[in-house]
Amino acid sequence: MARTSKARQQVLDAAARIVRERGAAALTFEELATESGVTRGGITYHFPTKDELLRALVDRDHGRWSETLARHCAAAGADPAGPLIAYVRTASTHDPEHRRFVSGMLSAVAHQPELLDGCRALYRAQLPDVAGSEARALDALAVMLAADGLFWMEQLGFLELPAEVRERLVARLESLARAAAAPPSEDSTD
Amino acid sequence: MARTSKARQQVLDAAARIVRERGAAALTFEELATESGVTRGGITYHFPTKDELLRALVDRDHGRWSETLARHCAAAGADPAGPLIAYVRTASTHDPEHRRFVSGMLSAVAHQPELLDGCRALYRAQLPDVAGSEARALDALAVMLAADGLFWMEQLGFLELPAEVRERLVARLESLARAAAAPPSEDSTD
DNA sequence: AAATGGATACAGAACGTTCTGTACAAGAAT
DNA sequence: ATTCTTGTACAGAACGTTCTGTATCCATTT
Repeated sequence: MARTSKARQQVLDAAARIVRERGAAALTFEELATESGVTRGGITYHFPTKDELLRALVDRDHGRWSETLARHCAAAGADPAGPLIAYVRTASTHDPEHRRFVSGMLSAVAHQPELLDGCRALYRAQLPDVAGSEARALDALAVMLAADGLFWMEQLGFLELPAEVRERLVARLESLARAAAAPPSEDSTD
Repeated sequence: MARTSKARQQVLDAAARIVRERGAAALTFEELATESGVTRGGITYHFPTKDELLRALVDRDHGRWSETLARHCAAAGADPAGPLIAYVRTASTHDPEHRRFVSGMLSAVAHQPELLDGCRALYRAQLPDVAGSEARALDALAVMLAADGLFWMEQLGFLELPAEVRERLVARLESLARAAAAPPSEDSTD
């Protein structure tokens, strides 16, 4: 089963396009055939079952997300708050198309949660160590969650910020990230 | 069309149960018939189309959520950070069943976003005024978003905190909410 | 008061469509 | 010529909707 077949790439590209433009419900084999130019026979040859198609889609996007995060991490250099800021920047990237894709994929694989295990591992690797419940660790976690919340609330159409306000919010989150990563001053609450 | 019919209530209850226990994909008329005890004819009498069923489900839950939020608001009294803390408490309430219901409904109505307009209005009414991009307003928004992020990341299985850490996180969010609502001290960043 | 007509509320079966998975034949490539 | 790839057709199942039938209740009429 050639991993680099041209038809296979076309199918994956078309699948991603369908998901982000028309949602996961529109991702049927027939739509996929007309959209990709590959016939159903070719599609089922490369992806015998729909699960495998979804798996390949998740893997592809997981890989890209991981690369983006790594790029932002590298750009942050040795900044102690680097990883957290990189996460904020990655998650808050204002890309409605990609957001729709992520949201569509999540509802597509809602009944096969194990497909997201790789993504979960990647996410958890970004989490600060909150075992001790130090205030600064909790703040770092809160910043991560705020970035996640921004992503989802915008995706759901619940939040629509003017561009400049949005930029200031992200900047504020980065500032909070830096504060949470600052050298311990031991003046935490309780 | 009686709004208070017994069969109608049974159908709605069964629908909510199905969505939160088995997801939106399991919400079919047949499953609904066996689960509610009302036959398909009775179901289609009260809900001629599936859209209307979903609309009724959203309305019902929207009403309940609104009530919960109002209760938390009332409990917060005249606290200047009251509404924000009430939102944090409402959103961060650890109720996996209701979370699954919300998540399932969102994927069920993914293709009729207008069904959520009521929920959007309710959400936006909770938003702090960020028009001026003051640091404190941005902090208040960040707290809201962190509560939202907590909700979604837990729902997606990406985040699983030990109970005591989770409690401290929520407490920390409330503390940040209070700080964001504190009388202006004009020592903000930039 | 009894009878009647119609609207309301529900039951049960069936239809047409859509989707996934599979089978099989034909063409291209090595 | 054998293997890889694609095209076509179909089976089986599931889903939303529609259709017809039936029982119950209330208002009106006689």
